Amino acid sequence: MRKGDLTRQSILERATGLASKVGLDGVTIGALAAELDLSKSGLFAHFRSKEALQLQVLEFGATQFLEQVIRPSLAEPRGEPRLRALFDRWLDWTRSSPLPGGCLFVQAAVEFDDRQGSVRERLVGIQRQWLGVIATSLQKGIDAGAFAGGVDPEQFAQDVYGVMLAYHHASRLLHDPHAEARARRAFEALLAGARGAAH
Amino acid sequence: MRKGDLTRQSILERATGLASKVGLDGVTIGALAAELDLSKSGLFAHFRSKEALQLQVLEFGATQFLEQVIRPSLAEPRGEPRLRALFDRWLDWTRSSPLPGGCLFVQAAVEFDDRQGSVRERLVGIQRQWLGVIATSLQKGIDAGAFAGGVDPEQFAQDVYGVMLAYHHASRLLHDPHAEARARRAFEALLAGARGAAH
DNA sequence: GAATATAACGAACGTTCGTGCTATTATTTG
DNA sequence: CAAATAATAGCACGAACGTTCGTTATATTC
Repeated sequence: MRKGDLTRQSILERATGLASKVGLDGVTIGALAAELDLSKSGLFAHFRSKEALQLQVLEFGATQFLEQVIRPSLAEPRGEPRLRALFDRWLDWTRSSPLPGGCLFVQAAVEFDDRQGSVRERLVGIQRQWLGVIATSLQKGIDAGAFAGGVDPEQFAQDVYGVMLAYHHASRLLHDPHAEARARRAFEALLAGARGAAH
Repeated sequence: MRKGDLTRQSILERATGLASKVGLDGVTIGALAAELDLSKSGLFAHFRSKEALQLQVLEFGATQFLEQVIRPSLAEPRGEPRLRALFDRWLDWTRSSPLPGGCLFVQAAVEFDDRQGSVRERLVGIQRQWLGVIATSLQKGIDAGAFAGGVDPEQFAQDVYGVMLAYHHASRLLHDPHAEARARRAFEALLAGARGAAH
């Protein structure tokens, strides 16, 4: 591995953390260079455009998310354990030290939902995949008989993500100490609903 | 009413819509002035600082929200009708024409959750009040016997807001055509849970 | 209508933004 | 160790940022 790839990696790591706080647009090349004791132009040379930097930040974050949230959860047995793992690990993800501003994708989703371009498109792909993982995890649970047949996986995925977003809001903006406990209760209620034949 | 107050009002109206798209920081004084055929300095003179402009945008939005969402909902009878009104009107709010970028507060919440200062503080106040309205609306329903006694109003408020945020995400970022239908189902499930003695 | 207050303008300030070029170091390769 | 390549620094650019200033035009008040 070349040296350049090494520094590029550390740039992306820092940029990802910064983006979780101030957004992908808020990650300024000058500020990022200053944080890393690099010159603006030296840092810029690694990406050659800000959009490319943003895309690589998204890619870096997606890889981290895959390794920290999705992959270990998919190692859990189907049904409730796997869904619980996804939920727990997502909560941990939003509080992990490389993301001082919470979930990078929550920030980016709000920032880019009214724009066009490759960054938005990549973000949509990432978020669809994430919701897809939740949905198919439930579907596999249904197939295994752990959940009722009438449950809609896409409905469940949107519901679970809502619990996560509400936690993120209550926790990060309002600093509500009960945010996590409520999120867990809400998630348990969703699981209970999927278990029983409700709705 | 002075002429200045009139133009300031139209500035705030435009700024609020713009902020729903690009955030409170994204509302640039130059761009705002260009949209309104005003000079930068002429517009700036109305606020004397960007922070003051942001605060007034928040205030303007809060007033609109009060008039379009909260007040008419509180006119509905207690219990389910009032809660349904809050939910329906919130959905309408995020799609209303003066907010082409969706809910101003959803955008601002993510943008300012890692900052300090008066803008964040005001935003926290607004969001606490909003969750409070949901919670006390449920509480009044409990008092009237429409909902079970064991239901936690704050839990309910966070849950409902989660349904809203998930809708906002699925609808605005993913352009999911089923987002609203799922949000309505989720909301009905929450109501059903509050009716019965569940959790 | 004259006097006064308010509103809007145009130009400029210093800073920071993203992005080029060119030179100079480090690092890898032969 | 020399030659080739890659990585970083330095400097400059045009544009946009928020902000201040002095001045002109427009409303409001008497």
